Amino acid sequence: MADYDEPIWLRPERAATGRPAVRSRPEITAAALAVADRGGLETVSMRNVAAELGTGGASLYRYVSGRDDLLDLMVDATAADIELPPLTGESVADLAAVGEGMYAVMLRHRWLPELVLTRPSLGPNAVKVLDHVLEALAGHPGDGRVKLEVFALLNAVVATFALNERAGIERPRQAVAYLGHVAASGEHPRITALLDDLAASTTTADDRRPAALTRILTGLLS
Amino acid sequence: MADYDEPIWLRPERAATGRPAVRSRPEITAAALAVADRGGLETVSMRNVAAELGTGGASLYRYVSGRDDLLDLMVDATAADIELPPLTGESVADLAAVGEGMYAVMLRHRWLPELVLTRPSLGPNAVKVLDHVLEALAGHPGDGRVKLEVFALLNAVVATFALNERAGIERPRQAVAYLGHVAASGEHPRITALLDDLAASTTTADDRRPAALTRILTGLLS
DNA sequence: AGACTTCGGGAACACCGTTCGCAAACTCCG
DNA sequence: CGGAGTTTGCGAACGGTGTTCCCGAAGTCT
Repeated sequence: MADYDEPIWLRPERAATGRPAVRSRPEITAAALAVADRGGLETVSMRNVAAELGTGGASLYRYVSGRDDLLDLMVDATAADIELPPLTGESVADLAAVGEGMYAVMLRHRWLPELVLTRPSLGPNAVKVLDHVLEALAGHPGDGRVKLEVFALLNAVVATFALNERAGIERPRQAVAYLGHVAASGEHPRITALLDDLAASTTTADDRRPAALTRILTGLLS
Repeated sequence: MADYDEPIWLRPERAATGRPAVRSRPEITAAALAVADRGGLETVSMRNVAAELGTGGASLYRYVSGRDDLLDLMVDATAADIELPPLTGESVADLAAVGEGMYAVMLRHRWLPELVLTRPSLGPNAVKVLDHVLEALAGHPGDGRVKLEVFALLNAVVATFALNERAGIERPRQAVAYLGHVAASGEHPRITALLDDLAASTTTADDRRPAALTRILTGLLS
């Protein structure tokens, strides 16, 4: 009889009457974060999170209507850690700063980019970030749809950077091995040249991100 | 004893000796595509795909080393359908055209954006697209890393558009219900204004995508 | 024709999300 | 103070998942 089509943020956390709950929603969120940080997203199972709390697996369903709710809680919890520096009046710089704040959080939680990319959700903490972004865009012409679009793309682009940084570490031999094979075959000379170019470059891709983000935002707001 | 760290594209499809295989890798890929198109990504299980082929579930492991391989095959199969129009010499326009081709394919396979975003992989068909993109970028200064970055971001941005179009249909009440609550609470006046603005706008977001894509690419290449 | 190798797939294992049902624990009211 | 009412904790179970094992069948090669 619960309100299943309402987001978790609108469902009351505890009942006023009856046996009081031992744990709280933030406690469960923290346990899920701990499991994810330790073993990755795929280890965030109901039973694992419950074990982290020292409870039985079925108890979680008293706090959360399913695994999806748990993931929403996790994402929004990380949004609280995004640093929102004071605005300077320069929209692009201010948005880029938010993006860097998101990136920093995503580095701390390597499972986060995947979640941000595939299940856009807005909880109370994410709303605060959105509000900040809207303030940065206050002087910008364009209706609400444009601004919402800027917010969504900022999220997605930053998550893509974070994900690729991770992929560069974890999926190295797979992609590079095949690209190397393609290059060696000579059928795609442009890709052969690309790999040569990559081998020759020395600097890391990390310091390219801020500039690229600024350019994307500049274009998007132009 | 198989070469597990090699990508599937480098593993031989069939053995030269022994009992010949009844099915082929493309046949299995087609079956997986059919299942995904019909029921979504989460219905692409080994047993479901096998059932689509009329075989036993364990047989698939003769063609594919696991579910991940299957997903890689699916993504690369769709890359073959991306239209690659002849180049005009205008980098931004040419890249935007590729992006629109990707978008068209993603509309045909609603499970594709999620896969593209979360597991970047390069198969033979994706390599052709990459080659085309490199050709479009031939006149552009910048080393290989920049061009690879452009390719990755083009993929991600287009997938984000495709995903959001889908989210706008499927996850409507959830997000809007909560945003409406936030707006009504009056604690975030900027979000209240945003929702008013959204309610007032009439045109669909669909015709905004090409222009936004062009602007992003322009900024990225500047 | 026999040795060899691969293929097909039933059975089983460990895990998953989720539901059910019930004892325990608490609040509220008479 | 005691019962009625309500919610919590959670063991057990259901159906589904990816994956591995194993073995008979079906080919190829010598």
